[in-house]
Amino acid sequence: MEYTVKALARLAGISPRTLRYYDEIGLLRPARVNAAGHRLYGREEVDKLQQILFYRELGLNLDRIARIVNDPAFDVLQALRKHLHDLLAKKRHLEKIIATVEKTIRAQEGGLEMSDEEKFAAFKDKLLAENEAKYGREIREKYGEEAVERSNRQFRNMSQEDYERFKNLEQEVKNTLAEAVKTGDPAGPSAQKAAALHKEWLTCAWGHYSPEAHAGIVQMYVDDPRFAAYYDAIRPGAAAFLRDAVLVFTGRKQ
Amino acid sequence: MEYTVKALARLAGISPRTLRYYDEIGLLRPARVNAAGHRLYGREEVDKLQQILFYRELGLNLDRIARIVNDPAFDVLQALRKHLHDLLAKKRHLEKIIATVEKTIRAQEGGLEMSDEEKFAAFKDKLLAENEAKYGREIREKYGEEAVERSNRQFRNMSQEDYERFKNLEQEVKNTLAEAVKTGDPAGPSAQKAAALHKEWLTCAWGHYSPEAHAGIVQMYVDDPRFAAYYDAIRPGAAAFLRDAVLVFTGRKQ
DNA sequence: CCTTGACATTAACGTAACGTAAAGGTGTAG
DNA sequence: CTACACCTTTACGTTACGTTAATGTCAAGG
Repeated sequence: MEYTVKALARLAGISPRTLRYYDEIGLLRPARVNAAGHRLYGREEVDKLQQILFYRELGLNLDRIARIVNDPAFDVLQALRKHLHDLLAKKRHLEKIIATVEKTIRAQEGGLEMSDEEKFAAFKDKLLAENEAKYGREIREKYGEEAVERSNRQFRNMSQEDYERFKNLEQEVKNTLAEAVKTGDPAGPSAQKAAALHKEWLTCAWGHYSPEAHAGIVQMYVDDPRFAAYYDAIRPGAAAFLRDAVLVFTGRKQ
Repeated sequence: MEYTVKALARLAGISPRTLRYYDEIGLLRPARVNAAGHRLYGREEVDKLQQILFYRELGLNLDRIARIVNDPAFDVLQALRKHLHDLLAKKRHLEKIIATVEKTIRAQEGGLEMSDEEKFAAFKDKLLAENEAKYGREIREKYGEEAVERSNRQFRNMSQEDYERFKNLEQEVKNTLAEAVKTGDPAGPSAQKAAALHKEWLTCAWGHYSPEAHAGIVQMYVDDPRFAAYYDAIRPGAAAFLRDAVLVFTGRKQ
């Protein structure tokens, strides 16, 4: 009733290497080692291995399994509940990306060769989603629930021409802003032109416009490191400069 | 409009290390490197990174992503379809183990402290499932569809006393078989006692008995390396010996 | 007695996609 | 002139083993 590594491995449907590894990390030590240095496993070890493989099958990592099978005081139930929670999160995530992949496939099959722009939009969408995960509550509180939703819908439904216009506007904003920052005056004519172009761009992106939202979003450009990086790459301080220009443009500052 | 690693990383919501890694593996090279050896990225690289992150989000590995974004002739559609197939398989697997975890949790919550025996049963179940994956068609062809199902049900529904009896019988079979093998005679009295005990054990496990199935299963003990390992651990050649003994027992051999 | 073959052992690198120091160069603002 | 904030490369750690490589042990057969 003693098993060598190979025998136990075959019995359990795993590899001898796995058993040596489990010995190495202290997860399952052999009952004894004979004179030749060979590992020998007995009844107890077989049972323990069965437990180990059971939990392994459930997707728990070896660290947690070790605590479960070696420490009788360990709260298995809690560990399982946490594990279940992780698994459900994983499942939701999987379902999301499955939907996206299906959408992507349909788009390509539809002959309309998902354009880079659409990929870009999808990515932006994802960025917004990420952003929401981080700043979600703030943003939704500040700009309102459906503002965010509308923005996403608008973005996705944008036509090719709209998108071209949108991209050109973006470039114009950048160029004008780059010049304006040099003047150092947020109330000056080039700064105000940049603010006006930004309003156009915003309207194009959101499908509507309000001075409050405009003032709000440029503040976010300063607060959110990602947007800050984007604008500050044009020229250091550009994000803050644009905010000041827009505050003047919307009449919130002298 | 040029980004350093940090700026681009912030823009994309990833780490500078990731960008250096992508450079290292040739996935995304910077537009140029300045005199100080600093990486600088331009418009093109930003766009490409967006594509990369889009596909990364879908769960594709960097290898495939590299082929998608660098080789315009690459069949993206096919890659996505294969990916979708993998994802669906993953999802099914996830759902299975979620169900098992939930069952395990309920069992523990029910106060009935899922006994080692139940774990053992669950594991056996899993073993049978694995076995079926490998030898499924053969087994089902040989022993019939519902025989397999009934076996599983029977196994799971076994009471604690049944289980004790089952385990004792298992031990008796082993002991008797160990003695019998020494005699070398499959038709001898101890070999026939082993065969009879094995019949008891089998009846207990399956909830029914037939000589054909009995003869069939001992043949499987010889053919399937896992069962072979289990019986041969008692004594080398025990699997084949048991088969011969059962063939005599069931009247299939002299 | 020696070989063969089938087992066993340890050591050590490889995997994917980065995180995380460590050690050092560069550039600019005070 | 010195902080400080960047940048660089090198290299080890992560998970759960797979895969050689080099070597040791044991029973059977010539």
